[in-house]
This record gives sequence, structure tokens and C-alpha cells, in this order.
Amino acid sequence: MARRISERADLLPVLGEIFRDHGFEAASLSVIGARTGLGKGSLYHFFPGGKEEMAKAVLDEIDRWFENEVFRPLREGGNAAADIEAMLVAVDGYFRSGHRICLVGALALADSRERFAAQIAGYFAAWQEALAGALARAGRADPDGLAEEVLALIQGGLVLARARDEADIFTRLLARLLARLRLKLRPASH
Amino acid sequence: MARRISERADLLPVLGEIFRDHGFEAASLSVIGARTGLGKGSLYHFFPGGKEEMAKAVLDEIDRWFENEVFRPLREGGNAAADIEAMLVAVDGYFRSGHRICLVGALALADSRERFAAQIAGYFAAWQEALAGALARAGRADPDGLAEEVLALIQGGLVLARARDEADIFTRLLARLLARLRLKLRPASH
DNA sequence: TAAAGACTTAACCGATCGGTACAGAAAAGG
DNA sequence: CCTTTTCTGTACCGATCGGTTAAGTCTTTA
Repeated sequence: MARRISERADLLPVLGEIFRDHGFEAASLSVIGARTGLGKGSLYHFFPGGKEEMAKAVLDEIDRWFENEVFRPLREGGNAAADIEAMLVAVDGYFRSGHRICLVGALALADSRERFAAQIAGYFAAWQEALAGALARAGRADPDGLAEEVLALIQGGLVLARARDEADIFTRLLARLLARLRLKLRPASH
Repeated sequence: MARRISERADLLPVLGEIFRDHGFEAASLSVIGARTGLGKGSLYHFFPGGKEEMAKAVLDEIDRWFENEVFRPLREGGNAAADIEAMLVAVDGYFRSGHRICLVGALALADSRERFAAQIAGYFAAWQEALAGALARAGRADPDGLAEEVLALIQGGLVLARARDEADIFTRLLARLLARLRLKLRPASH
């Protein structure tokens, strides 16, 4: 019963970058093979369901990462204002300050959307809910609306940064957002 | 010299919707043929450059529409505050209150981005410049930053609306944005 | 009405697509 | 060691891809 320490998990980050670069449809098995260094045989061994299983596994890993690094801290943190700032730091890191796009957002705009609709919707719903909770704890009025706005700014910032090939756009937007939230969350501490 | 009143122009809106639905790569000539009712021969008659020429023509038409309906009014309008509100109305109409995505934004996130990089970047640059000018005329500080934020909100709103299959998200974001801008542009008039 | 150009149809091209089959190499367990 | 299981390389499948070609049919102009 030979048992490799699952290399499948090690494949997920690479697959994620491939889907980010090419999208789901255009990420052909040949480019996946080239960039992972694996032949079709190996790929179908790890992912019998083919490309669709690969993408679902990548989305699952993204969900897991955000749940651990972003959503749960937002939900269980102590100081709501600090938690929200920590979220912005984590987000800036994850998206490499605007150099990396959001795979979930990109899939939402692509024609493969329906295939992953549940995971895509769930990702944003969980994020908004966790953030709205923190905003409510911080005493903000209309936490749901504000959380929605924050998510839109992040996603839109990634779109603009990519569209204009200028990652700084994302950084600037996060900085403005941070200033605005600070003002609203801790009006006396600036 | 038989000369049809250019049906090529009539094709562009259909092609736009096809690219919105499928993206560039996945919009195969067979689906384009099916939805336009034209065979490959006809398509290549109108667009000798194939899919790429079709997409470029669609982007050109989008540029033209926004230039006429959004950018120029922003630049040449009289009442800056009213012009900005008119922009939001036009944008809400164009994107069908969140039911329609932004093709330019979608292409920016897809792997076909490089192919259309110049047109994509130009679209957002022109928009931001026109909006920043109006914001400056309205007396706002940091008009460039605010314009960037408005564009990000719009693009992010379209991503979220599609991702969660809930067009109302876009409408809500536009309403919040309108309220915020009103407050800032005409503080005494609410 | 007849020539000319605008448009269409349909067969065809090589390349690549996602996916499968299967034999063999590598590694682990006994 | 030998068996068992995991993993890999390669050849192959039918389907579809974007694009080309050539022969035709319309439609307009002269």
C-alpha cells in the first residue's frame, strides 16, 4: 500500500496560478501538464474528474485559506477595529498588492461561472457576513451595506489594477479604505 | 457595386452579448454562428480578421458609446454634480441594474487580456479622467482618488452581483454611492 | 438586362481539445 | 526478497477548434 504524502495538495497552488493566468476554459490540459510537470496520466490519477475537479479543489483550498486567515479572525477576534485592519493586511498580502487577481471573482465573470456557482457565491457570502459582524461589533450603522461596499472595492480594485496594468491602484484603494474605516471606527484616535 | 447598409454595425451588439456570455476564448465560431444566424463565410466576410477583429470592433463600439453617453457629458457638462448623477443613471442603464457585466472588465481578468490591453486600459483611463475632471469642478479634494474609487465600486459591484447572482447588490451599491457623492458635492442641499 | 461586386453556403484543413486505455516504472509493505 | 499499490509516459480516441477555399446566389448599378 504505497502511500505518498499527498502531492495532490502541493499541486493546488500551481493549479491556482494556472487558472488565474488562463481562466478555466483556456487552461488546457497541455498547459497544465507543462506547468505542473505532470503528464495526463498523473493528472487524472490525482484528479479523476479532470479539469473540473482540479478547479473545485483549488476553490476549496481558497475557501479554506480565507476561512482560516480572514473569516474566522473577523468572527472571533476581540478588537473589531483591529480585526478589520488585519483583514486588509491579509488581503493585501494574498493579492500581492494588486499583482494577483481573485480567481473566484474572475470565474464569476467567465462562462464557467455556472459550473462553480455555489462555491463562488458561498465565498463572497461568507466574507461579507464575517465582515459585517465585525463592523457591527465596532458599532457601525448598516454593517451589511458597508461590508458589501468593502468587498466591491476590493474586487473592483483588482479589476482596475489588472485592466490598467498598474498594481498601485489596488494599494491606493486599500489605503483610502483603511483611512475611511479608521475614521468611522475610531473617530477620536487619529 | 452592391452596397448593403452596413449590417456589420448591427452585428456588434449581438457579438457583445456573446462575448459577455462566454468570454473571448470560449466564444467559438460555432456559437457565434448560431447566435448571429450567420455562417463562417459571412462572418469572415464582415470580419476578415476573425474573432479578434470581432472583439476589437465590439470594444471600439463600447468606447464610442461611453465616449458619447458618459465621458463627453462629464467633460463638457455644466453642473458637475448633475453630470455625475447623470453618469450613474447612464451606468445603471447600461449594465441593466446589475444584470449585465462589463465586457471590458471581464476581458481584463481573462487570459485574452494582453490581446486587448491597450483598449482595456484606455477605456478605464478615459473614464477616470473624465470623472475626475467633473469631481474637481465640483470642488472635491483628491478628485483622481475619488474617481478611482467610484470606478472600482462599479466594477466590483458587477463582479459581486454576478458572483452571488443577485443584481440588487449593484443597485444598492450605486444608491450608497449616490448618497455619498451628494453629501460631498452639495452638503447643504439634502 | 447584363456585368460586378456583396454576400452565403458547405465542404474541408491541420491542430488541438478533454478524456481514456494500458503497459510499465517506482515505491512501499510483508 | 516479492507482491501490491501508487504513480507515470505514451499512444490513441472522437469532437471541436479557428480558419480557408471555392462555387455559388443574391442585389445593385449602369
